[in-house]
Amino acid sequence: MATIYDVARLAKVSAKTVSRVLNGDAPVGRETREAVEVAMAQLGYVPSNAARMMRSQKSGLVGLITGAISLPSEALQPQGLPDLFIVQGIQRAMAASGMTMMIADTGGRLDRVPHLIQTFLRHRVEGLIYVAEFHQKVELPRVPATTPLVLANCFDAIGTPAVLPDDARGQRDLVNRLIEAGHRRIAYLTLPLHMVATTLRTAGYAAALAQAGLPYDPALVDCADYEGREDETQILWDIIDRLLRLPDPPTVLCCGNDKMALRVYGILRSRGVKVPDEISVAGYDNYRVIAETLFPPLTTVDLSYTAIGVRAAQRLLAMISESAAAQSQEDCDPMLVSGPVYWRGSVTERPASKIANLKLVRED
Amino acid sequence: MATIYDVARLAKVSAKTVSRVLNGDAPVGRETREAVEVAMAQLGYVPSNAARMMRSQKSGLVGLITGAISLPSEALQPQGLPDLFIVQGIQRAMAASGMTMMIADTGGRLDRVPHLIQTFLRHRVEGLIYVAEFHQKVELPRVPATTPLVLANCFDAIGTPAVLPDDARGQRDLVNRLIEAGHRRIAYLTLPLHMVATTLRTAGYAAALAQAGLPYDPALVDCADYEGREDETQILWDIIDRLLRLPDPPTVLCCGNDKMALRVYGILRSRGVKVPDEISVAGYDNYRVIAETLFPPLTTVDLSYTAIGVRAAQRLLAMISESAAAQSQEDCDPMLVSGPVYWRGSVTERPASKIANLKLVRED
DNA sequence: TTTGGTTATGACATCGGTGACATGACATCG
DNA sequence: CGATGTCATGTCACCGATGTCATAACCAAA
Repeated sequence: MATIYDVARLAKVSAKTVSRVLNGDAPVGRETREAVEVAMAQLGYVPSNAARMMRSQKSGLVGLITGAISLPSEALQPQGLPDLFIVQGIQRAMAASGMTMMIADTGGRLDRVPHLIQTFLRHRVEGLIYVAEFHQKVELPRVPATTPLVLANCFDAIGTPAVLPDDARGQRDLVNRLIEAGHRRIAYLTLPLHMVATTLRTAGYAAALAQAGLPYDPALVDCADYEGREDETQILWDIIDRLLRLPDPPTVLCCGNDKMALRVYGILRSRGVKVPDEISVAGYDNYRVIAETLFPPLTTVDLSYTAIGVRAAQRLLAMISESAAAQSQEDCDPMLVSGPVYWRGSVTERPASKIANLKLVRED
Repeated sequence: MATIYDVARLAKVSAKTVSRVLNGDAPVGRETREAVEVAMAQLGYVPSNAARMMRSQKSGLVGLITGAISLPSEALQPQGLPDLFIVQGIQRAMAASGMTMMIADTGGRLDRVPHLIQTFLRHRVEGLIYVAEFHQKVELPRVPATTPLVLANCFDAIGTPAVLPDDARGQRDLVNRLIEAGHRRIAYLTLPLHMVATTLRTAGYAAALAQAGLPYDPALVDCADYEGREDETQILWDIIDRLLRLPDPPTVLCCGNDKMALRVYGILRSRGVKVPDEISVAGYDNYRVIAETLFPPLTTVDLSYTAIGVRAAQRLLAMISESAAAQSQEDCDPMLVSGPVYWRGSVTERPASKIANLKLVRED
């Protein structure tokens, strides 16, 4: 591959002059510049980043670590493919800033993370982002303080800057909207209880009820996702059966995610219960392949993973550029990202039960 | 950041000796080695890839270009998120070989590809992979012959090495299996006609029928996906309506992909047609979030995008290592990858119509 | 005319590693 | 016992850019 010296020789100038043409950091005579440009084109010259980097000590690289890429949609992925969307957002923001992204994945093995970080450091990345596949607490090996790190979709105990989905607010917004639409008996089928998202969303659900002065009825809340188990559909079936037999049954089923809602559709229809005429269904994630394709389309909360990625990237870029200045205090607060409620046909504005507040009915 | 000289000074040896400890490419005395290791640990030394690369001329990098990351699941993505799975496969294979992957995406704009390639060349990537979001023909700018290029999920006019899904075979295998299960009237709802996959799969469908001596009935084949249009569901509804009213209606609906199958489920159930008791449904892609979650679970063909990625990566690695040797001729044939048929509950083995060949019935 | 400033260009050192080669101390072999 | 080989280590140049400084030509101001 041609070097800057080859170009210099062909253009009959010094290497330094070629460098000046490349970077435009000092005046170069018209004719000289043209001669250099011709020579570069003729040789197909591409400058070497490695060489440039040695002098300038700037790599223009950021490293991204994730399980997103290599962890297939196997078992442990209750929420679909969120991390891929986050990666997408990060990539978009990074590309816009001129950084090149290096990606590595853990292959599901967290013990490989130190090695991956090491690889990135060898390339002198200017920053690192770690993306988790679902909202969780993580524990990463220490990275040198000179290399900024941002966590996306996860957080740690030592206050590393993080960008997280605002699960509490998302669920609260959704339930608020359901209440506005006249629903009073709102069931909530949660994701596994150990998940951070479940805790937060359940809090959001409760907050919305409280705010509207509605009682929190434990009979309406149940965990409907036990990951590994084979009889998932059966569990869900039983829960729905129980809910429908309640003396005062729910008018809407809030599902832990869109995937669960998809299951619920199947079960309800097998039982001959019409959505949304007889019961409404809502999801979470705005997993569009499901939410928009279902019939009727699913009301859900947009988790805007892409936005999480964009924010994480922006935060990292900010840290890189102000690396000299001391990190401001707020840098240690996790940044919360929330998305809008998507109101679609799966929830009726006129719940099929005795509604106290009649004026809420018949709004559309 | 500490350099090899810092380590050398601290360990009281020459830089070259430190280099030897790092690479293990020449014998080093026990005590010396230990002293060096202590010094490295003490300084938190991380060797610079840029410097190493300058001498060795090996970057250990491969570049990946795709629209996968930044192109959201917006409109133009008829098949879900295949490219992300391909990327996943590539990453897995690359990581196993010790290569570091750089990712860049087109942001949907093909005109950015030359610039991205340029960026990669500056980093002296040892190979490039281009991943398309669906099986298609592409036209890429020329890359220097010294940098091998592999196309994944796409092909070009000049015979660049490619890895493609074997659409014809996948559809043929599925239809074969349906015929084995006793189905004789097999409807096929295709993806948009301009897609490569549609042409190939329709050929596969026809081939399976021909092989079984069944007639190809044009009334059973229809394009059911007109992308941009708003009334997608309506179109699908009308087609299904027409099919069900045929004097000799189909016993199974083969859908262009799992997403379409999801729609079909909704429509059939709205019409009170039971799946699979009254009509069977099959998809394509094995898009697990849909196929496994639907009720009943969907029979479909695994497109094994991950395998396409793995193969593409392996092919590239082979090209990199044998770069000296002339490329063998077969390198110019696209490599076809196919996945198995996943037989699930959405297709009955005992189609609800007059079946000629009774011995095929009641096999399970 | 001398001084000072701008433009255009080159010489050379340098970034942080590694390859080529040299050296000295021992061990082995014929 | 000298020739040869292996081990352990060091010296020095070099990879391909760019930063620093020098130089030469030219023009304007003093």
